Amino acid sequence: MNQIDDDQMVLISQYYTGVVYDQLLPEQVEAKARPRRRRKKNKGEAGSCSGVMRKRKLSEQQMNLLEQSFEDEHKLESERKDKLASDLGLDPRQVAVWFQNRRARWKSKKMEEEYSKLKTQHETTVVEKCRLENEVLKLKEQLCEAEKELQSLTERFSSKSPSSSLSMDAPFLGEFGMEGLENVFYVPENNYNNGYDWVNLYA
DNA sequence: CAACGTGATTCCTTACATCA
DNA sequence: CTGATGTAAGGAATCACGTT
Repeated sequence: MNQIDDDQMVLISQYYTGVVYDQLLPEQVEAKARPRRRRKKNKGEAGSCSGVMRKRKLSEQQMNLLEQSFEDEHKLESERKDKLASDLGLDPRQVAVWFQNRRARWKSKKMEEEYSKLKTQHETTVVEKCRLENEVLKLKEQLCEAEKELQSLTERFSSKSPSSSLSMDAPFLGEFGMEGLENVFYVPENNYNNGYDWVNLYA
């Protein structure tokens, strides 16, 4: 786990959702579900009886250096931690905590960004799907019109000269004659039967 | 007073070292 | 070599304080 790059860390955590905990023993699952112990409020001054120091806001200079260091590298090796701590006049533990929080918040920000990017992509895709479905509908209408026209032409020819062969009156049909007509305008039955699906997306 | 930002804590897992 | 145990580090969840 310690060797994973920061960028990978973000996404890998998603892949393992449910995997690790699914493999826990029953007692481990129980431990996982156990409510966390509540911390006592520490309204008192620094260094109270529990040894908890009063929360300190870091100075702007300290923040800048920490941010700069975080940009360089999200992971914090102990050597770098000690150096940073001494440069900043902080406890190494504070530096470690700061990095931990920073990584967590960086990750959640990344997740939010990724979510909104995917959302935009999804919306674009839905619009495009809608456009394509409309196009299919229009093409089907055109096809229908063409079939009607062909039908009327065919009827006109056959009523004019009932005894004559089609190859004479309708040379454009070539060697297929009337039997070929269905194949020329063949449209698979189940190819498209839910042209208005997209309407339901917004219902 | 509520919402928010953030330092700190707790619990848990994982990696690694040591030992019998 | 192998399994048990201890330890350090880090992630996730949460708390709680200070600020807006």
